[in-house]
Amino acid sequence: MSKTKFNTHHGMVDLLPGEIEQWQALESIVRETARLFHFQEIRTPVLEQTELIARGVGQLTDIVSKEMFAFDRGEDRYVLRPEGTAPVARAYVQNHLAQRGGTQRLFYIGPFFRAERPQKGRQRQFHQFGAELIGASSAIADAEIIAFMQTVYNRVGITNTSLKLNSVGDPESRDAYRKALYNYFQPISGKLSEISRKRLETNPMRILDSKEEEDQPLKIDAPKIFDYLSNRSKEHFNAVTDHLERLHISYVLDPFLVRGLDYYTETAFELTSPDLGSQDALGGGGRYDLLIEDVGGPPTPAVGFACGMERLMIACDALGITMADPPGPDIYFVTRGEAAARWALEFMPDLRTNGLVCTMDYSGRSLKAQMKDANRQQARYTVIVGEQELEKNRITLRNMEKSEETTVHPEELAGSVTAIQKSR
RNA sequence: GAGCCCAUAGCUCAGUUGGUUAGAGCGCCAGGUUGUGGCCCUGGAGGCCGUGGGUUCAAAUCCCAUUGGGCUCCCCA
Repeated sequence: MSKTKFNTHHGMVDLLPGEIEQWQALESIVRETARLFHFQEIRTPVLEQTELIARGVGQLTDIVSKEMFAFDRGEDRYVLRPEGTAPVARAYVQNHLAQRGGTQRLFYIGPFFRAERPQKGRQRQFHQFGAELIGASSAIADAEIIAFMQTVYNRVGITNTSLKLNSVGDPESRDAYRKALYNYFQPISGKLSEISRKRLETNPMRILDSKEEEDQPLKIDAPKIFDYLSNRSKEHFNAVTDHLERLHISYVLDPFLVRGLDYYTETAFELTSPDLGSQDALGGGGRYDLLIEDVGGPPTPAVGFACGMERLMIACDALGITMADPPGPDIYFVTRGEAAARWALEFMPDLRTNGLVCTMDYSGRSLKAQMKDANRQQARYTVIVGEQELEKNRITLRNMEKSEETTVHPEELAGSVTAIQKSR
C-alpha cells in the first residue's frame, strides 16, 4: 500500500475497469431522467474565478473559508469548483440564457473539489449530478426539481431514503428569525459548544444543524423558523408540500435543516440514506432566488439540486444493487498461427458493423491460454480459427456457456450470432 | 484544525514468549491435454514485512520518529 513511485493525491481515486461500468450506468440513468424531464446538459469549466465562488457560495461558509483548492496566476485567481450551482448561475448570466426566453432547464454531471479531510463518502475530488431550473418562481418548479432527483434514485433502485424539507424563508423572514435565535441562544451561550458560540455571532442558523452533544437539548426549544416566515414564504412552502403530496413523494419536515451554502432562500431539502454511515446525505438542494442577481444578472428566481455520486455508489453497494450489464464480448477469436490471426483481424470489422462486440488474442499465445482468456473476459462465443479452418473455409463456433461447438461458413457467422444475440 | 485505529505478495490475511531460507487462500504464468475455458492436480513468478533510526548475539515481532491509509468530529454531496 503506497510505496509506488507516483500516487494520486490524498482523497482522490482512480476509477478502474470493473467499477467504471457502474458509473457509466448511473450517468445513463441521470441522462435518461433528464431527457424525460426535458432538461438539457450544461458543461462548465472545472476552474472558475475565485471571486465567483466566494460571492456565490458565501465568504463565511466552510467551503470558501477553508476548503478551496485555489491558486493565482498573474492577475487571475483560479479555484477548482467546489460545487455546481454558482458556475451554472455564472454561465446563465454570461451567455445571456435569459434572452432565450422562458425557464432554463439545465442538468450537469461532473467532478468537484474540496480540500477537506477525506473519510467514507467524502473525497477531495468527488462527483455530482444536479439540475437547475432558472427563471421559475412557482412552487411547481420546486416540486419538479425534487421529483427529478427522486426519480433518479427510484430508477437506480434506492428507495429507503428520507426526504427532509424545510424553508429558510426570504431575506426579511430570515433576518427576523436570526434575531429571535440570537435572543434565545445568547443568554445560554455558556452552555453551547465552542463552535456554536462562534456561530452565534456569524450565522446563528447554523447552530441548528450542529451535531455537538451539548447543543442538542438547547436546540429543542429554540424558536422555529415557521413562526417567522412571511405570508408569502409560508404560502410558497405550503404549495411545495401540496405538490409533493400530489406527486406521492413523501417527506418529513425538519425545522433544523439549514443548508451550508449562503445562497439558499425559501425551500431547502436534503435526501438522506441510512446506508451511508456518518456522511448520510445523498443529495440536497433548494431555491436560490437571489444568486443570479448576486453574480451580476437580473433578478431571477431559481431552484436546483445536487447529488453525490460516490454516496449513491456506497448506497448501491450496501443494497447489493448492480446497474451495469456484464461486460463480456459476443465473440472472442481464438486463432492458431499468423494467417489465422490476420484472417480474424480482417473479419472483425464487419461483425462490429453489425453491432457485435468482438475481440481476439493479441499475443499469439497457446490455444488453451486464449480459451482461458476468453473465459475470463466472459465471452459469450469463441470462434476458433486455424490452418484447418482456413483450408476448408469453415470455422468453429463455440458457445462458451453451453460448451457446444458447431462448424459454420464464415459468412454465416454474423447471422447465427445475431440470432442468439436477440434471444438474450 | 482535533481524536482513534491500521500498515507483511497484485488482493484478503496468518506469522506463537524476539530465534534458521517469511507463509496460506485467491489472482497471475505455465505444464498435465503437441487444437479447446470453467473443475481438479503439479510447478513457477511475485516480499528491503511502509520508511528511517534504536534496543539485542538475533527484530516482521520490542521502542522512538516519520510517511501513507482508514474511520470519527467539524462541515458538506
